[in-house]
Amino acid sequence: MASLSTVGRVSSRRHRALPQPATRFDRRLSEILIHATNVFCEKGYEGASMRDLSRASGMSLAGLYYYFESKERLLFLIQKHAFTTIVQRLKARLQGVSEPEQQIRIFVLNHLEYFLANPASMKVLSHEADALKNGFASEVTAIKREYYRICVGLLDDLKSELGLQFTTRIAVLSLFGMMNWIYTWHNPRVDADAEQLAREMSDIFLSGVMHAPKARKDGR
Amino acid sequence: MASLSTVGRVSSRRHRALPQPATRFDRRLSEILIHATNVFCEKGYEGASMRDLSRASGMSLAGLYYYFESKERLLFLIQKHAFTTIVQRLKARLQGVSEPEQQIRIFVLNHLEYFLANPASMKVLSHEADALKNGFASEVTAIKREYYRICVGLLDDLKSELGLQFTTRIAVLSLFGMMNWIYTWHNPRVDADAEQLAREMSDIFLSGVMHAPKARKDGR
DNA sequence: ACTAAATCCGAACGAACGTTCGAATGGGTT
DNA sequence: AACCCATTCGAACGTTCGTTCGGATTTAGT
Repeated sequence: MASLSTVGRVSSRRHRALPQPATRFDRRLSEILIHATNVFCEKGYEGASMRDLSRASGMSLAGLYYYFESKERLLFLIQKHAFTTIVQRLKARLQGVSEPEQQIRIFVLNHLEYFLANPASMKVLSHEADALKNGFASEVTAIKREYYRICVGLLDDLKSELGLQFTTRIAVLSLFGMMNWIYTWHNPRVDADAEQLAREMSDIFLSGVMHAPKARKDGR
Repeated sequence: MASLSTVGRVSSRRHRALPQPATRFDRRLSEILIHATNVFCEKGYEGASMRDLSRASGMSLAGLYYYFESKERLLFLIQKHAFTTIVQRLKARLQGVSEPEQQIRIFVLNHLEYFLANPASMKVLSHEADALKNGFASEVTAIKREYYRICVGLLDDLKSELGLQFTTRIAVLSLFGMMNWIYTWHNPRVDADAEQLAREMSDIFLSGVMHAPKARKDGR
């Protein structure tokens, strides 16, 4: 079984000098992914039926299976694409910034900008985090682990630069909690935009962490 | 239709001077609720079938319906009981404490103690927060709103006492995020207990919030 | 021991589920 | 024209879903 690439056909990828960047297949697939993200967002992964997806994307039930082999793989594609994008953008933005505090602010901003720009995606990522099984789960978990480790790295830098003392794991996971919980409450008509939200959350988190007790000289 | 009390029978509640506090019906129901909480925790509300619940509680499929009229009402009972308990304990613990900082520390500790003592319940509360519809949803929402408003009150007290300047809503919801996200990562064999976790989270949150810029005299 | 109510269950209901299959389209190249 | 291959679909598959019903069984008051 193919582990990543598209399914159901060997794919031609012919000589295209067309305006469109990707193949017709890829474009159609990502249209479906967008509709599916909205449906999963509204009804949850388990609660959404293939017939819901069919209705939302305007394609017949059977037609969908030309683009992916199972409902689970569809969720996998959504999650994988989103996390890959987030990590990729983060790495680009961290280039050339050296101060840990600024780096963490960039981390938060990057996270929140993606989330608020893609609210349906945000909910599917946060809420259906462990809906995948085995093979699908492990591949997404690997990306998430990389993302998590980047944040741990930044915080450890801050910690040693300022000689602070706190449990990195708890601090990082608290920060993720602040950010990922947003999907449960954010209302674009009432709440601030990504930039201000990122500033306020970064302020709370960084002040909190930087006023932790100083470590002693021996590192204890 | 009865909105709260038990279903399917008029209930006798006879003169009991027995060792057991509640009726047989209530005791049996809460056993079922415990098993159901575990199943919902493992498979999610939508993903769990009535047959799963039947298997877990050792009662026949049809027998379950003697105790509640639908799967949704079962989730409702679980959520209502848990939130009621949490709010009730919180109010008792806040009695006689007047300093806002201490009150917030108590809020966090109370929340985390319940969550870590009832991990399955924690996941069902956090993860199935909007699985209920209409009537069921609104009753739970009312309790949650009260709980939320208590926290807003405490934080506003702190804010005016120290003349601080920050968005209460964002601060409170960030705190809830830190606390409620725990269900996704807490491992009792690795992570700290409720008391230490509450201390670390309170430290981060309170330092963060108390180092917000001071408000000007005119309140702006 | 008798009885009535409370408790429980086997069997079935129709509906909805994810997925499959063979045939019908569609457009692009000969 | 004929062909090919990508794309789409109607119809159905077998399974599982939440819920119901009538009757069996257990419990508790007399």
